[in-house]
Amino acid sequence: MIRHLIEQRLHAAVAAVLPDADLTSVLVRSCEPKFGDYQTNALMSLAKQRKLNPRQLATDVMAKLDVTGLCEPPEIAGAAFINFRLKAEALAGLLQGAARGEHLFFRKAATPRTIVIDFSSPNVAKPMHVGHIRSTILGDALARAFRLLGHRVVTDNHIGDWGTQFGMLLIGWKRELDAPALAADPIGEMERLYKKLSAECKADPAKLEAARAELVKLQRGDAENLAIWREMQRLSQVQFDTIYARLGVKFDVALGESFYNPRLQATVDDLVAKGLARESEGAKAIFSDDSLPPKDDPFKTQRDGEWHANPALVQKNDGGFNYATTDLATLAYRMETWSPDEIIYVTDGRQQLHFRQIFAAFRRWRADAKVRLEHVWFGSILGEDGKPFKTRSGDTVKLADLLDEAEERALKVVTDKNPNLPEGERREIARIVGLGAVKYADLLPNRQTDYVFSWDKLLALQGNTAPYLQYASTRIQSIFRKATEAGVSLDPSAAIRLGAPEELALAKHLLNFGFVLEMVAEECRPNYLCNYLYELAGHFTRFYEACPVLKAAEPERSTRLRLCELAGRVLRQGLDVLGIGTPEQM
RNA sequence: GCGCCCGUAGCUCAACUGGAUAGAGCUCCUGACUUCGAAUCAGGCGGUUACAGGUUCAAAUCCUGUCGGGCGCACCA
Repeated sequence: MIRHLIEQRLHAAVAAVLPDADLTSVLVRSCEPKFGDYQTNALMSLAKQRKLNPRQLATDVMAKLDVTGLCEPPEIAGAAFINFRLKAEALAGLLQGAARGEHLFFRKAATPRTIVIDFSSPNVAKPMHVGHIRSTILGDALARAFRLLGHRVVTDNHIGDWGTQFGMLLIGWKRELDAPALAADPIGEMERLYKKLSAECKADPAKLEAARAELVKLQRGDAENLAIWREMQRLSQVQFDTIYARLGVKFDVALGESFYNPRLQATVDDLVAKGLARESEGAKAIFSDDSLPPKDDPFKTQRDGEWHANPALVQKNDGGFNYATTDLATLAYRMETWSPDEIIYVTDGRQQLHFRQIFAAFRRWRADAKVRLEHVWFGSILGEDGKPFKTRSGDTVKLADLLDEAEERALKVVTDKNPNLPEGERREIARIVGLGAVKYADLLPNRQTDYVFSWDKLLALQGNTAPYLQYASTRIQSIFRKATEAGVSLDPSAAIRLGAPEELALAKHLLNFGFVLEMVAEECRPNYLCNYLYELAGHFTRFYEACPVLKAAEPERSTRLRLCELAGRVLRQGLDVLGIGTPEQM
């Protein structure tokens, strides 16, 4: 907020000196405290483009620069930095505005966008496992961030409820279903059937053919197969609902792959009619239109020094459809239904080529669509040995087990630290802390790095972790409990006078909340928010160690109570964006 | 073979349009609880940002090449 104000004043000054300058690259950023609170380095590149003396340009801009009311007189430093130091009254004024409930250091987007977010996408008849947590948690955090900033968000769970695996599952269900096992553990039994039949089909072509036949029957609407398929869906949905309820993740819609099944033939027909797709080796595929240089063309690949076609298949030679078809039909449906400004796909990085092809194909298919398509990808999940987790035949860690263990471990710590709390409360705290630890560990690293799965790391409760942030929050709550006991209350009109360096550092950090939220939304990287909140908790804790609150005399006490209250609100709001709760005590 | 991504402290990771002396956590060492919650704080150890060139006032960041690793590349999703 204040950053935007300084930026506006800077833009006015730069425009006065260089009327034709591109102001979009004239930015203000925060900087090291020894230089000030904010700085701009834009004048150096501007001077370079125009072959001006940078220091002279800075001097000229300074002459036109009016930051009265916001900052102390700015300084030129280094090659041609301009350093800004906030005026104490401006800082106090912002805190007072927040105290009156006018803002919480961020502002809503000036032009709200409609954003569809496609994430999680588990498969029917399979257990949700660690492979689903990144997409689910990342997608949910992004949805929350966009919503907080005032955008219209549609979260859509594109469930894997259609496809070749059902041929095998149907055979298994008909021939080898263990009904008591299904009743006791539906997902486990369906998984057993899938694994068994998958292995058998690999070894026996006749069985594979039988599976295909069952699939074709299903796709043609065979009543028995449809009924079984619906039962598998229903049983899976129970599992999804349970997991999402535990995670606190909600979807606006859950239109699985099967929803688009009736549209696939028309999609392919239209692609063929428009000349995007054509027959090739018995299949139908989308080829390059040669509009891009081969290097950037997702429909080309190089072999032995020559460029070859790398088409996207939309119909198999047996007439079946595949995921490119479904994704294009889905894209068309989403455009018709929500007219979004942006569609975000949260999947792992192995699908990069696929989405490049889908996006490129869609651009040609619907040339007038103004939608921004974004593949927000993340790294693979690795075992502790650094090798990828097996998804088909090897053992995977089930998400439900992971959450159970997180809560158990958290309960041990809570019981250790706070044995006097009733068990029910300890369990509720352990639920919030354990779940928060899992989510935070997942959101903290840059999403594009590979994810090394480790119980100890996921559930560590020390250092840069959710429990550290939650602990800071409970200390703040504790102050207010004590304040209430002592009959001290927060006066919204009390003056704010910041003096101690710890008070100033904390107060100034609060101002950056909005900028960080905007960065998270712009780059779809919640780890920026994790780091911001970790720093916030650090600033608060240092303030807490150095500055007594309740024992201080006025006016310090009011100022410090206010700082506690605002820090607590930003901390809780930030954690809420990450989908992480904050207990009163822990 | 081609493409995408990655290589930063012993380990796991940060580093905001290229910005000023590359920062945290874990580990190890030293201190701080009769004072608002020590799941904490203060301090210390630890770096040729894989390597070699280039671009410029300025490079972990951009360009070229080399080495090393992960992933993808026609009917699975």
